[in-house]
Order: sequence, then C-alpha cells, then structure tokens
Amino acid sequence: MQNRIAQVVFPLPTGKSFSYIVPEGLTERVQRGSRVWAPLGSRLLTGFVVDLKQETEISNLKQILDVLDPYPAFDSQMLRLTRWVAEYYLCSLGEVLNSALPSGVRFRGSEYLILRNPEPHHPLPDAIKGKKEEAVLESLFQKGTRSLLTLERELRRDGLYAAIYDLEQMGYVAVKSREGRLVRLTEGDPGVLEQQIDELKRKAPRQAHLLRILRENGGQMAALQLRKNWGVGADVVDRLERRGLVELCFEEPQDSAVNEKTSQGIAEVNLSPTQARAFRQIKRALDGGHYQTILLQSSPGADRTPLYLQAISAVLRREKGVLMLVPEVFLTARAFKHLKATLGLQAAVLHSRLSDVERYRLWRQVREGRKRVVIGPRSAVFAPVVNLGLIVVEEEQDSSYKCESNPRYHARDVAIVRAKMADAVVLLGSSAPSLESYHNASTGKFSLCRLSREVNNPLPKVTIVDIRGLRSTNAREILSPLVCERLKLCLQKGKQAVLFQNRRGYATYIQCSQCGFVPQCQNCQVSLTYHQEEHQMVCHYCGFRQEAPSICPQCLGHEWHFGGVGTELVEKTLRSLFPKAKVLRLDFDTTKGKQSYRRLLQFSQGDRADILLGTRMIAKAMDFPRVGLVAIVLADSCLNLPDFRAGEKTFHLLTQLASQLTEGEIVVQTYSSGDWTIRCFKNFDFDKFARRELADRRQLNYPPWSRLVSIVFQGKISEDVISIAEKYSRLLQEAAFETVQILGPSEAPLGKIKGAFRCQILLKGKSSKALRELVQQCTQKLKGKRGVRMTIDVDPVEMM
DNA sequence: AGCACGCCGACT
DNA sequence: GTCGGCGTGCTC
Ligand SMILES: [Zn+2]
Ligand SMILES: [Zn+2]
Repeated sequence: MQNRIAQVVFPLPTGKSFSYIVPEGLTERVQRGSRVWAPLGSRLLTGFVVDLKQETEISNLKQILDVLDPYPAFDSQMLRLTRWVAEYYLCSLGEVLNSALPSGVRFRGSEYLILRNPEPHHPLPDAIKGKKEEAVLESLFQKGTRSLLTLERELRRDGLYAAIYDLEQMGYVAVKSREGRLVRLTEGDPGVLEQQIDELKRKAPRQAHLLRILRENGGQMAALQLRKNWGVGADVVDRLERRGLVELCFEEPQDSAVNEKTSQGIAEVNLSPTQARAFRQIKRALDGGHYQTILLQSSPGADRTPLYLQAISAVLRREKGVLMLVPEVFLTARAFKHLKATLGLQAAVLHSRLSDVERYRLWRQVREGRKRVVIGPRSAVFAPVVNLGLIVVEEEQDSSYKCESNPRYHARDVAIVRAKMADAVVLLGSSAPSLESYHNASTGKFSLCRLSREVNNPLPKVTIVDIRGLRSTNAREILSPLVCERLKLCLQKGKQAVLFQNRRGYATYIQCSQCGFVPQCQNCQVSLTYHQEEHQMVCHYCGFRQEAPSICPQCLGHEWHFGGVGTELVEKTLRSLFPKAKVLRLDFDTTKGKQSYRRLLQFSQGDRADILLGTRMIAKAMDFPRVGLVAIVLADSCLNLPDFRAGEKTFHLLTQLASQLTEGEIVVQTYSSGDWTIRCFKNFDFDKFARRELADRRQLNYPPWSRLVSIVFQGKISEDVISIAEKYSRLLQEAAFETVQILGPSEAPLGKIKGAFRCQILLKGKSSKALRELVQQCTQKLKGKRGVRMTIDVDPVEMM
C-alpha cells in the first residue's frame, strides 16, 4: 500500500498541519521534506510535507497540486532540527521551514528546459504516461527549448514541475540555467553583421554591444561569461534571440569553481607553538567523532583564525562538511579569503545579498554535497551541509546571532542542537564570551580551550579617563586632554586612530534654553536626534525626520542647548583639533540597505584614513594593521543601558575594540571609572569580571541562572494593548507555578515606537521547558483583539 | 496569515 | 433596506 496522504505545514502562524491526497503522478516525488504547492481555503500556497500516511479520518481532502523541487528540500535531520526550533522558540514549523530555505526561492524563472533528444517522437514513447508529461514534450517539440516561466504560462501549473522532474529523470529533457546558454551569432557575413549592428546602435545599444563582443570573440560565448566579463545580462541575450540575430544552444555547464579539491589535497596550516597547544584539544574532540562544544576563549588580539582553518582542514580530510558562522554578512568575505588563501578552498557563501539565482545555485550545490564548506551569517545555520562534522561560530557573543523577527532563534544555540543531532563538533570563538557560554563551560556542558597571545605580542595598554571634572568645566569639551595628546602622538607616528561613540548624529536631543522644550518624535516616545549635516531632526527608531527648528515652537525662543554627544559632533571636534588629518566616519548600526553595505566594505578596506570614527559597527568592521590608538568617547552610553546585560555588552565591546590593536593604547573615557566592568577591563581580566557578574546575576536570578521569555503586546490604541496584556497576565497567574516569576505587564522600555504602544511581560523561571509550556497554554486561551499584536521571545537578547 | 461569515449601527 | 465596520473561527 502506498502512502497516499501527505501531512503539509504552511508558513502560517498556525501550528496545524493539513492532510492532502497525493495524486497518482506525484507519489514517487512527494516525500517527507518536499516543498509542495497546495490549495488552502481560497488560496494556493507553498507548503512542506512533514509526514506521509496511508490513511486519515479527515474527509473532503484536497489534492497536492505540484512538487517544487526534484528532491526534498529538507532531509530528516533538518526536519528534526527545524521542529526543535519551532517548539523551542514557540512558532510554527511552517514558519521555521520557510525561513530555513534560501529566501525568495522563485529561482525557477531563470531556468530553461531543453529536449535531450531533439528528434520529435511520434507516437510518444511508452514510458511517457502522464498527460502533463505529454504536454511538456509537445511544447518542446515545437521549439527545442522553453523557459520554465513560459511553460508555467503555457500549461497549467498543477503537476508541471513533477512532470518536468520525471522527464528529466527519464533522460528526455534537461533543466539548464539561463546563464549556461551558449550564445552564437547567426550571421556569418561580416558586412551583413556590420549593418545589423548599425541598425541596432541607436535603438538598442546594449544589443549592438553584445553583437560586437561576439564578433570580436570568435562568434560565440557562454551567457555566464557575457555577464561576468562584459556585464551583458541575460535579458539582452533574450531580446537578440527574439530578433533572430543570435542563436542559443545548451552545453553541459562547465562550472570549474564547483569542483572542490579532493580531501587529500587539502593543505595544513602552520601553527605557532601557542596555537598548536590549543589545537591539540580541538583535535581530540574532532578525533573522537562525537558531539562536543568547545568554547575557544582567546586573549584579546590572539588570532583564532589559524585554529579554525586547521580544524576545518582536519574535518574535510575526514570527508565531512563544515559550517562557519560569522556575525555580519560583510564578514563572510574575510572568512572566504582565508579559506581560499590557506586551504585553497572555494567555500559556498550563503547570505541574503546574493541574487535569487546565485543563492539557489549555491544552496543546491551544498544540498547535493558538491560544496562541503559553507560560510554565512545566522541564517546559514540552516544550510543543508551534508555529513556535518564541524560548526564554527565566530564571535559567539555577538547579538547578531539572535534573530529579532519570527522565528526568533539564536543561531549559536541552533548550531549546538544541530551539532548534537549530527554528532558534530562546535567551536565557539570569542575573547569575551557570552556569560551563557562561559557558564556552560564552567559547568562542563562545554569544554573550555584557551588561546593566549603570542609571547612577543604584549597586551595593549588600557587607560581609563574619568571625565566627571572635565564635563563640568567645559560642556563643549568632548575629548579629554589625554585623548587629544595621544591622538596627536598617534598621528605623528603615522598610525591610525579609532574613535568609538555609540550615538549617531550631532546631538541626541536639543532643548530650548528658555522653556526647556525638547522636540520628540510624533510616533515614538523618544527625543529626536539632531543631525547637523542634513540640518534635520531624526528619529532613530522609526526614521521620522523634520527640519531642525530654529525657533522654539513653544515659547518662540531661539537658543538651543545641544545634549548628548553624537558622532557628528565628535567628527567636528576632531576636524578642528586636527585639520590636516583625514577623518572617516561610519555611523549606522544596521547593514541593511545597499548604500550602507557598500560604505562598510569601503570602510573596512580603505585604510587610508588617519582617524576612523564610528558606532558599534566599526568594532566589527575594521581589520587594519596600522591602528595605534583606540579611544572610547563615552563608555557610559553602553554601560548605562536599561539591560541586565549592559556590563557584559560593554565588556564585549571594549574587548572587540581592543582586539584591533596590534600594539598601542586603548583609552576609555567614562563618568564611572569605579565601575566593576571598567576596572576589570583595565586588566583585560574577563574571568574576574565574569565571576562577579555571574554572582550578581545569581543573586537577582537572571540568566544564565534562570531562563527568560519576553512577551510584548503592541498596538496603536494604548488602552487595548494594556487590557490584553493584563488579561494575559491574569491567565499566566492562574496557570503559573511557584518557580515562575511574572514581571509586568509594564510599559516596555521606550513605550511607544513607530506609533505603536508596547507593553511587556517578562517571565523568569528555572526551566525553559516549563516556561514555554506555560506560555503556550496561556496563548491558546487568550482571545486577542484586532490591532494588538503579541510577540513571544524565548531567551530574549535585546530587552527593548 | 488571509479570508469568509455573521452581526450590528448608520446612511442612501 | 444595504453598506461596511469589525469580531470569530477555519483553512485538509
Ligand atoms: Zn522654548
Ligand atoms: Zn519615531
């Protein structure tokens, strides 16, 4: 008896799965993990098959219409992993599966179907059984090739892809990418060709250009080459083909980059004695061949990369796959370069910035085991690496690993669970690890591997400058005399200086000197930041902006006090102090948007500036050898965040900045020089900091001693939000047990953002499982209200 | 999430 | 009378 019933989940908030009949023609191809096309209500949706059964009690079943990939997108291990993510982070399996796939997988549009045997068979071979197969073949007989998009339009979509994959499997057709096409001139006569080019020149210069390229390169070229070397896109090729001026043929793709080195040819890395000592422990874990998480805690400035490379090389020699996670997309380039230069490897770099076609191509190569090393940001933790042997999580403490939209997973934690399932080793690298990982290492859940600095490579000098006195004497003063002095020296020596200030703009707020009025955002409960360059008031939470006022709208006063130092003001100060120095400012904290990404890459490469100034991102972005001074303009802006992790985050930040120094000094300006975090950082004593911080957190029952779940309600009408939050809170109180603490509901920090009021309930408890069950139970009972959205965050990182 | 269904007030 | 707001519940 065949499995005729498929259980399908969809990317909807419902955790439910739906049963469908698998039609005759699709039984072979519809498997667990397949992506399918199916009707739900009045809609047609893409879903995922999570199970196959022989029968069901449910009546009035609908049919699955089509299967989207030639083989299941998820294997059983990935299904297990995504199910864990859904259960742990309290969201639907469908949503997790959807975000685990490369985004925007509508890749099929750029592919072509070709007839393998160009002779039309009449009658059709016996093997062709389905109507759809027949239709596809008939369509191809008319013209040797068809784009998949054309076929979708021409034939009905139901069962189309299943038919295509069947025909492909039987060897009648082949799916080729648009860029695998060979473009050939149809006109052999040079005179006629010249005439054609002339005619096209005015109306379609790009097409004329393509003809010229072909003429000068032997009359033919692969579409991929045309794009890569000449910048001529596939659309131009299509148009010329329609004119009949070029013809296309399909050759087997000669993708040389795909072929990785054989495992024997993988190089080894030269390790220093210090590194070799640390590596021995990693090697033992790799040799063991079982799950283990190693926290690689390096002293600031010690290079972890050689250890990663050596571990990767060892894993590849065992014919296993590697996943390397980095905190930001732009950091993948550096990792790729290292792998290429040292091991001679072409790793697959998977991230959201690739085109759909490219991303899907790489994803398939990884899925099919043709690429065994994947580099990427947090989403890459779901890359379908075959036979996984090692996951590297670089800068494991970085909060970018936590996803701030559904599913709100933490890539480091998912990596650990994945490694357990695959019996792989996890390497967590950091010079100031998260206290969660540090704690896990001290309880024996992880093993700790320390990497110290090379003996000839001393720790940088740390100077703490208390600026309490300074500010009171001259409010306009931003840089202490000591920092100015060090800057001068640094520049004289021809070294670069890095300045960090966590606030963008010129002033974080402006205030009327006469009546005390502070311009606020109309959508958020925050003051507007003054940007001098654009002469605008900007909200950093919703993007609202308006012309900076010259006259106070309240009292018509015209004198403003600028409060809170932003990077623009620091830049202005630097320019007046060092008019000859080249100052480069990098001030955005997201890498979203093309422009910021480009500037970021320029920044991390363009090391010609004398002074580099910026916000959080500079700590991650820079990779310069010439840095002689790092100055933190105001450590307090990080230290005083309303977050129980403020101290930890400050330590991370300072350490990351200090790691950029090969030799030199790091100067920290602060109002609270007596603070424990600052004092420990002065001696680079993370262990001392962590011990005290852990003790404090134990006292207050904060992670890692407890688990948190944050529930945020938001909506335009504050009364509705509050009433729902209170209703939920009552449900919690009814169902809760002693070990759970319910904090709130209280107005979330920054109560109103983007016009939405926010109310937060924080659950604290010993067991994450118990908390999650409680939340799940209450959420089912809660009757929501239109206009009030509820967000559940398990293990929240950002407390805002 | 969407979408239909149904219930109620208000306006041609 | 019916148009359109929104709460409710379902989708195999
Ligand atoms: Zn005023
Ligand atoms: Zn705002």
